[in-house]
Amino acid sequence: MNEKELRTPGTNFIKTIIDTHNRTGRFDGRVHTRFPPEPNGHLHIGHAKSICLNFGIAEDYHGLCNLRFDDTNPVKEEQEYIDGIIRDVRWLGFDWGDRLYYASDYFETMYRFAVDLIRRGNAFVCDLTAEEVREHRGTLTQPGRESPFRNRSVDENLDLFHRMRAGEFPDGSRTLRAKIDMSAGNLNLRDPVMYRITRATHPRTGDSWCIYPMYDWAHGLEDSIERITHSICTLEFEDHRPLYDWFLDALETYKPQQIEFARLNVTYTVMSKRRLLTLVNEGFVSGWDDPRMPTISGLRRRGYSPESIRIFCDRIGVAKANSTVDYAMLEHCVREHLNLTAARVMVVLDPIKVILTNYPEHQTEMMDADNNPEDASMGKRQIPFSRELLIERSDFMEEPPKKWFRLAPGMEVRLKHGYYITCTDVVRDTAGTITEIHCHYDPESRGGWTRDGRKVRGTLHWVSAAHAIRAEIRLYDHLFALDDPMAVPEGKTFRDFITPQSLTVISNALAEPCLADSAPETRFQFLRHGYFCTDPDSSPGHPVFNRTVGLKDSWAKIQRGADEQ
RNA sequence: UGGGGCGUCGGCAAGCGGUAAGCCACUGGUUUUUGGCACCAGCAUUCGUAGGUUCGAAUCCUACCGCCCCAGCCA
Repeated sequence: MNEKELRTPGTNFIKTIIDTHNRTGRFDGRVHTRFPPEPNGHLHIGHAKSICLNFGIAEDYHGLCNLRFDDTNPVKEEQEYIDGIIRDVRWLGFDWGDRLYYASDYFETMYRFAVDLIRRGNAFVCDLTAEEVREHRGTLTQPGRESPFRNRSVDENLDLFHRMRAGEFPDGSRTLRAKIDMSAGNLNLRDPVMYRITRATHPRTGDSWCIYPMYDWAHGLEDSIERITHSICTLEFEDHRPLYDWFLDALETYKPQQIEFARLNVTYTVMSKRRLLTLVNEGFVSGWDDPRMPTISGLRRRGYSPESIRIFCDRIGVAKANSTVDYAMLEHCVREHLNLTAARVMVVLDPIKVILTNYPEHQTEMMDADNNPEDASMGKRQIPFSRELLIERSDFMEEPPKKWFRLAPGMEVRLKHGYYITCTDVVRDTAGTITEIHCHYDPESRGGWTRDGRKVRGTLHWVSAAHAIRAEIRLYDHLFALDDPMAVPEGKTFRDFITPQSLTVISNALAEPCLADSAPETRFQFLRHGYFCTDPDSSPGHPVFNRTVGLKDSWAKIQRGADEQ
């Protein structure tokens, strides 16, 4: 089964709208979308939803999707973010051809459109301060008052706007505003600001501009210039659609259809760029790519595959109702993809020694092992087997509970790809702690099976003591203890609910030799543990692995049930 | 109190007047050299509430109720 079969796109209200447009010929059958990030932070799983939606729809309808930076506010935007966003979208697997655009490339065009709007009598230069503009805006229930500068002549507006651009006025001293309706119930229509004066160095245009366009003015023009057909954005812009339409209608220019959908929320995490920045700046995580972050770079470092994220975005659907997706859904999608693609390997996290008393000393056998039982094409590897082995401490119990089929005194288990072994004895230190488990192995069970077809319920993973390599393993848990970190009690902040044990480091796990020098971002299944991914912190002789997600564990479930009784 | 939206299973989400898809989670069971995977079965007589229209309503109408967004020279 490949990704195509795993993906189950389904329909949604946006496709329904597009189908209608295609039927009526609104855009001559064209479908052209865009993903328009502002480079003021790194992309997260919520953006992935939008990316998959926009690029996915373009693909479904044999259309196009542009990557466009909405870089209209230089005080918050940085080249570092531009580079990171390009890297992340590409990593997710999307291709924008040669259509990488920047709103800043349209600044001159936008300026000319603004002059046009002034000439049409639909915009004016306003000398009110920011605070005065706010006072004039009115409130949710009371209409606003018109600016005293609202009725300047076209010529005066043209002159003033030109001088705004020329840098004759100080920052914040004047704005260009659209002349719409100060009594509109929709606040966005109360003579919105189109340009502000801000002397800030822009990552791309440098200091060549001191006036910058506002979102509402700029965004529709960007879409219009690129001949976008469907401008897909999140719900909070629903109130802005009348303004989006107003500007393009007033200019009598090409107008796309804006469509709004609900942004993604996932349990146990935060999704706003502001809060993610807080986590980074206040040192709660190591950076934007900390494996606990819901950022694309964090998920990547954690071991999520691009395919798994795309599958997730298909599964959650698209609608207009605010909703929060269960983190378990994301986990399910990675497991599903990694089960098919990740090589199996054996690693013992908490080792205890096993000695096979009837196995020849100084002998080493190489055992055949499937790399992936789901995919024979991934081949086999050889694992060294010898007299002294390490198994998981938790796989042995002196007095096992019912239904236990791991190792215990007198019990026979299978060592995966190895032999059947039976526990005969244990060795303790002076404190009474078990230090060694003595076992007999059955020479007839080489490879992990016998001719007599005897049933052995338990299968354990192991490594050979003489051949194992040390590895650092990083286990992660939810960053937040609350499924909704935003729903905090009065007087608390989301900071108060950060889980202290969200990162557990195991510095002396023992792994089979093939893991010695795996490249960063290689994904594995550590048998019976979960999916892990090589971290970039790895160095020769010191491999580091991040746990992406654990395997489902029905034994843990049974134990939980027993505890409750 | 103005404007704009949204309410279908524990969580997502189809459905668009013909009698409630699917996924996650959960619960049983089969299978198994991963207590994984896979497979089978169960899981909304009911669609925010109340009326109405209709042979027939989650879908149409009316009125309520609840939740979200908007008063940046942010996007």
